[in-house]
Amino acid sequence: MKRFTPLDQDHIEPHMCGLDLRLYILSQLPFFKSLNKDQIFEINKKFIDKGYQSGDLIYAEGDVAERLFVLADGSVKLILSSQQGKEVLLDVLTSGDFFGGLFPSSDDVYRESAYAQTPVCVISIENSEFRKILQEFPQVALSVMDIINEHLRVTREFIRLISTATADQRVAYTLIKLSEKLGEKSDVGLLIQLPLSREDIANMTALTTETVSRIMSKFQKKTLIKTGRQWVAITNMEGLKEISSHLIQ
Amino acid sequence: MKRFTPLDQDHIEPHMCGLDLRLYILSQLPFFKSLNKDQIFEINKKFIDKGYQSGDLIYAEGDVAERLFVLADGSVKLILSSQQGKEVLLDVLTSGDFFGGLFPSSDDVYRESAYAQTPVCVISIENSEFRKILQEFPQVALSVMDIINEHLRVTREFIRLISTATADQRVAYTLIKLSEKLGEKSDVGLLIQLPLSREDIANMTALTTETVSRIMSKFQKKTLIKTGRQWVAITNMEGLKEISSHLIQ
DNA sequence: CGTCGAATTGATGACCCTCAAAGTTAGTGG
DNA sequence: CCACTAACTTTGAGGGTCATCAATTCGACG
Repeated sequence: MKRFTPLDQDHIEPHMCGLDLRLYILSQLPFFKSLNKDQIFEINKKFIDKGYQSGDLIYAEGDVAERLFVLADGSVKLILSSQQGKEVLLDVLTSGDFFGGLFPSSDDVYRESAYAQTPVCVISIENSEFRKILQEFPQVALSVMDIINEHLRVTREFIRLISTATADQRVAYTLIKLSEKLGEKSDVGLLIQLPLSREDIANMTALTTETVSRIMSKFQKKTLIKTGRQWVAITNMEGLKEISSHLIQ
Repeated sequence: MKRFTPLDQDHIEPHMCGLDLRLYILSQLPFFKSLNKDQIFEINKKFIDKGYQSGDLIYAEGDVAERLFVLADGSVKLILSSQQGKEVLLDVLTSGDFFGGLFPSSDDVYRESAYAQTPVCVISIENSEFRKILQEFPQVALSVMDIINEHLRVTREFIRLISTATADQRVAYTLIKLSEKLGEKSDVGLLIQLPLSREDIANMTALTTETVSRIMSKFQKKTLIKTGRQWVAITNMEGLKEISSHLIQ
């Protein structure tokens, strides 16, 4: 049986990563909601935009963290790498998420690497310029603080997961969380709109590709999910939640 | 051979948890550094102080998060509990650390539980009052944001640890990090100034008490550490770093 | 159709958990 | 002051879960 990937694979055209998209994204950002049109317009001048192809490195762990990025379109993954090739996938970002440098000191470095997971458009601003904005508009600073605080909460929840859960639970939980962020109804079920390999899931759950493959085959046999090369769709959310059980707060 | 605990076990006297300590702590807080004496004095009026005995619950995960706490004296542990009694020890706090509620909405809940690990004095302020301060003083908001961001970094580093490291490496790394925060030179070595059980360390490393016990016995045989009931001292830091190796950035 | 990376499947075994029991220490009350 | 108790710690035996290594199979794309 031949099955095509059900993912949308629209490619970003160069013209999509430009002034119009920049202004639109900036005006939609939750932490700029308190600003008016003119203020956004002024801030926009400080941003530059840039496109990346799938797989491209946007910045590397250890580089001097000069810029703060905002994802305008596509998806980006944040990765910590250890020696011997082991990688930890910290987060998958979508449109509107910010990442990169947001440090008090200008000689600080990025703490993780960022890769384009699809073709993307990112806009970015100098770290010091962004901090000036935060100082000028306390409402913005508070919003950014709240977002980082929420990241901290999610990250701690993730520690609870890999500290206490079995492999089945980790995979089920991770698929549920991904579907909440990236899920789209489709004819194969609730499709996670992102090219996602077994290895990616393994790096998100502190498991190996082989183990993830075995678990997902099992889930598919139970008709909890439908899956193929680089894609997953959830067909029985209740069943998955039953497996991850208590871990959903 | 009888060996007494080498830990300082000064108890907080009730008089130590009062106005003087409150003003002193507030003026020393890194995120209030930008404020002058009068401003600190005004802010101080919004805070109340309270003492807790060792083991006391300060707040519980799920309670409505009405207050933000600042630890004035002693140490506090932050815990996530799962079903079947498994616990995750997220962090050990010391004087000057803040914890508890710092949320945009007033009906939010605490995301973890906080326990006094020693006799402690904490000062606290209403969540909404603290947010007013943040809005009034952007420098303070930026400092708080930076601190939370740093917490996020440390927490992600911790994920790298439990995702990729062996049991020996996890224990070695954890002891090193604890000694950086709580280490005091003593006649038994670099003593971690905190009552710390095998179970605590197990909950910090996603291991079991038995495994931690075995590892620490091994470390003691190698004269990397000296340890007893509820205390640990490092006698060979280089040896420990060698074990945790690459995990130290 | 051929190729390459992704995914699957199997066999083996290491590492750490579980369960159990004994040993140790600090604190308590007689 | 000492016996007693409860909690903490240690140690052992056995087993389970997941990692490792290796070999195919599958699927997308040129």
